[in-house]
Amino acid sequence: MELPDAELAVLEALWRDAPQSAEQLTMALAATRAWKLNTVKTLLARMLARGAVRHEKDGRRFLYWPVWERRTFLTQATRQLLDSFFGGKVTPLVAHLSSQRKLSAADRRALRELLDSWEQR
Amino acid sequence: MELPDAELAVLEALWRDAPQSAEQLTMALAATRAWKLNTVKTLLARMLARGAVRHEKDGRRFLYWPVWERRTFLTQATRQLLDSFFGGKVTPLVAHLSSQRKLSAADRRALRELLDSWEQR
DNA sequence: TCTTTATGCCTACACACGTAGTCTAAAGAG
DNA sequence: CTCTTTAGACTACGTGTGTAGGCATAAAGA
Repeated sequence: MELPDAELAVLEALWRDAPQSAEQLTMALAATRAWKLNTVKTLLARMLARGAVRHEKDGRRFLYWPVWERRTFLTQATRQLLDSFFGGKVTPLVAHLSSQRKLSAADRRALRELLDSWEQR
Repeated sequence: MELPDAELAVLEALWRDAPQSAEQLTMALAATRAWKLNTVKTLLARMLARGAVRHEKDGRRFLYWPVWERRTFLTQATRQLLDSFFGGKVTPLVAHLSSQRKLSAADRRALRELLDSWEQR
């Protein structure tokens, strides 16, 4: 469950909207990645080989769906961050965020609410 | 400020303990990466070229120090995770952690204390 | 039915990375 | 002073990745 950067960008576009054709994907990605249509097709072919996406024929072309799920990547990336930089513990991560002033008052309120809801369970 | 995986492993070893010689690093990394001494030397040479580490002659050999700091990587990695998966907001990240049952009672208590200390400021 | 166009498939290619061997020079041993 | 060892420098090479061009084929238009 590992994907090079370029392919991940394509998968993310599919998470945002699926299915899409190679051409639609090229346009959807144009803002961040100025890729030729052929480039996107190559990436899609590699992703098919990995099983990261699937496709179905739609007339003359293919439509692509994500297979690998966003949630899986999210979980994996979060765990990796925790393990490599925070000794696998959540509190140091949150402490770091606070020291970077990444926490707004709204964030703090939302966090309190989350904490309250867990206590109740 | 980007580093391939293998080089990052070397830098992490230097964060744990510096300075170290190429040979010491090879041994320190042996548990996780069974690299030959020459491999570690190649990695160190590339890291010197990037400016990620520096070295000083110690008799016949070199001792290596980290230049790029752990804190920088930590901040960068955290921001990247937040931006790519949680819309840049902290609360959804914490919500995800809780849904994964990654939060112990101790974590929750520590979080509450952090929140309290911020409110006071 | 013949030609044009669009779509997929295959091929290419430079550069980065992981992994290491060989060559060279300097330090220490005799 | 010569020989041996050891540490560094240079070279190498297969594979993965980013990026795309060219060829073949099927659909659409004339």
